[in-house]
Amino acid sequence: MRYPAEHKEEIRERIVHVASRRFRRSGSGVGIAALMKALKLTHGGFYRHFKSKDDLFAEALGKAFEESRARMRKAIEGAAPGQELRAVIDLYLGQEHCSDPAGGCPIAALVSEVSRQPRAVRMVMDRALLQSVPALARYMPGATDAERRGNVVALMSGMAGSLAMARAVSDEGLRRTILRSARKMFLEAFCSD
Amino acid sequence: MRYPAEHKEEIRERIVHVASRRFRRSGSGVGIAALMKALKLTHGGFYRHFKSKDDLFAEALGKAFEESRARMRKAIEGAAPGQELRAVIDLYLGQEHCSDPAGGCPIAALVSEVSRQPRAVRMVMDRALLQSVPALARYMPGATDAERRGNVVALMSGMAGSLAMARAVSDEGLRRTILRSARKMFLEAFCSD
DNA sequence: TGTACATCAGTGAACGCGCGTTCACTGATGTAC
DNA sequence: TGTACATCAGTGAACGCGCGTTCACTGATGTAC
Repeated sequence: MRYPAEHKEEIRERIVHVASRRFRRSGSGVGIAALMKALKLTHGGFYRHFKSKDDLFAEALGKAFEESRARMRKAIEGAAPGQELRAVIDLYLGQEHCSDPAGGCPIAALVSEVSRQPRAVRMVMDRALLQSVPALARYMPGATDAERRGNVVALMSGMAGSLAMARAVSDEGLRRTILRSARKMFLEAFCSD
Repeated sequence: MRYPAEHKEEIRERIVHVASRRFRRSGSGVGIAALMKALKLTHGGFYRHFKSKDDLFAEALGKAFEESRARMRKAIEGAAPGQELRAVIDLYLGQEHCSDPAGGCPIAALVSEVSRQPRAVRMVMDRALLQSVPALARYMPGATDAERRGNVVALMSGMAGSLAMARAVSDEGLRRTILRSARKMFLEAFCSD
């Protein structure tokens, strides 16, 4: 059957959206069939939209980074002047983010898997990092721009590690300790003196 | 055929050793057959040693943490007095560690996968963290013991995130920037003032 | 305006493949007599 | 000392299963005449 004009693009976007959430929640092992079923479609049609699963993974990862940047931007905009970095850190290392991998930062959800993905996927990481850094750098302490950017890189990758570790651990108390400790450290490093 | 007395224990240890390296290198998707083949055995025999693959994964993860702690201990022993924490940070965020996931820290290699593993596996993370923290806490600045321990937790999970991110990225220059920035940040946070 | 045909998103069977796990079997050695 | 039997680490075929991908097909709509 034939479909309305923008139908294809809309379906494609819905696949990327669902994939971006599922990959973050369950890892890159999520199957095409399960993904398409979530949209009430069958697996065969997938290849009308994407060349391969790797292609979708790369695109879904990019989409997750976009969302992540938007969330960060919103936190910055909602923060009192001078408190922008604190707002980002609090949001990133908060309970809510910790218990929502599917809707959260793709670094925390997928870092250690991405290093085993094909180059095209890993290049999405490069691009995302280079795009996210400047947005935060202006709120970062540091004498030179290079120093500020370096600090952002360290903050982002470091927070992602702490969040991922908090999720990996089994004990709820330990999870909270990890989040609290990391939050305290990054705040002291960048938001006090 | 029957085998010498300690044969079984020796084979078991070799399986754990190889598994611990392969899981870190290639993720939890590594297959039993490939693992056994590396020891010139066939997959069927695996179940004389382990109840399931999950069992092996948990044990291999624990083994990797042991090795990791030993490496850290060695770095501390080899450091000039007062420079212990610096030695650990330099070792952890060094090129060598970055390019050797198979022989390196299991947190950096597997964090984001572990959160999707069964509870028994995740409990290994808890135990490993609780065992590793005290060893570093005595070299950590901080007024109280709780504060020092918190700092260690933040340092370990943070460094793991930076190392994993460095590995995930595709560009060699960016990889080095991540390692350098993180190293600088953690040294300033814990080893200068 | 009506008819014939082209388009193409989506279907679902089928492909080859690798996975974790089970199991009947092997056969060298240890033990019992 | 010699013989019969038990043990059990390791073998490899087989199990059911899910995976990514392909492909002949469907059928409602758009286009050409």
